[in-house]
Amino acid sequence: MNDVDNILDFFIDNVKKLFFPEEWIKIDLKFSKYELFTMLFIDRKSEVTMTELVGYINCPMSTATGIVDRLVRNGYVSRSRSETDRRIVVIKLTDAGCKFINDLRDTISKYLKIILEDLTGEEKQFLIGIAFKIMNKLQTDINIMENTDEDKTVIKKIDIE
Amino acid sequence: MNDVDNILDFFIDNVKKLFFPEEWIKIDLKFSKYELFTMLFIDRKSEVTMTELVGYINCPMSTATGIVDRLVRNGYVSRSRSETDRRIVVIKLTDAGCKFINDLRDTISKYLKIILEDLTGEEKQFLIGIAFKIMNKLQTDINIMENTDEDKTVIKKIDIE
DNA sequence: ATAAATATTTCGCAATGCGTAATATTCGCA
DNA sequence: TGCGAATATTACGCATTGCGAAATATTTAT
Repeated sequence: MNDVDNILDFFIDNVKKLFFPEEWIKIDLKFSKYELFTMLFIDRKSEVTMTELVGYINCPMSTATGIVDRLVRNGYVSRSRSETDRRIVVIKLTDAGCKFINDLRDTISKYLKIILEDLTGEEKQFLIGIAFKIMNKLQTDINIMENTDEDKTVIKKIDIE
Repeated sequence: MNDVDNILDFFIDNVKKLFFPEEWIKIDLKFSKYELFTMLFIDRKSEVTMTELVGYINCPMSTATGIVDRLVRNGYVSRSRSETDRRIVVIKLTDAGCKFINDLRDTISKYLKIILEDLTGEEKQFLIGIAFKIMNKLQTDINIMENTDEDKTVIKKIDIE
């Protein structure tokens, strides 16, 4: 109970670092979160259809079109029609897109190394063990929660004028 | 080296959960990141000036005005002039604002409990120890890096038309 | 051959973030 | 005390992003 509160406070105090990385990492991100995760997804899959993209970033198709429009316009993503089915658009990372993702990975990796350099090999293994344990937990119990029609915390903007 | 890559992949695979919480948490967030961190900041400090807010979320003052405008309009934040110095605007959370933050903390806490319930006491202590170790690390080594005029990863949108 | 289904784009709009200019108040100095 | 400089914040105009509805092109089913 008290441990959870401590961890919650720590989480809230530090999660800001993820949302505002420019404040502590030497990195200048000019992409929206949708654009960023789009490129990460393409990097992982190599070739992605718009429908797959929508399934991954979970936004309307028209939004996905806008996202890809911008990435194509700025040279990070290329777009072509599938020859198998001409309704399907295939999107890939350009050289510039690959470079951006590689640079991003290098930058994050650099900071991870600094963070981890004082840990012993045993501590690292332990940490990875905990990480995978948590990841498995996320895969299973959260899905169970989603399948029960539980009380839903709904926060909506209330226009008072 | 190989450990860092494993952790990097794990990080990239899972960081999406933070940026798209609605996909796995029963929570409907209608606030921009600036609005959210504004409320978290006010919650921690109770009373905040606009200048303090700008210092925390690190955005232009005009942007801060817009953010507070919206939060005030929607009833989560109140705004008043300091009697000591009438240039100064004091912003506080309303009852609705406090309720939102408390509900948010409860929700995150609920998920943290699920995530942590399978961890042994030793693992929890280790995780907390690592967390504080990392936090100290971030305070010191990152600051050292910032003070050296190192190679800066600058990613900018390139308009190709 | 045609209607239905599928994949994606276009269009119009609201909301958000930001640079510049403006406004109100306080401070410093002659 | 008065006035210019400094401070704190808002107003204004604009570019960008996300999204719902409609439109377009292609494929599938009958």
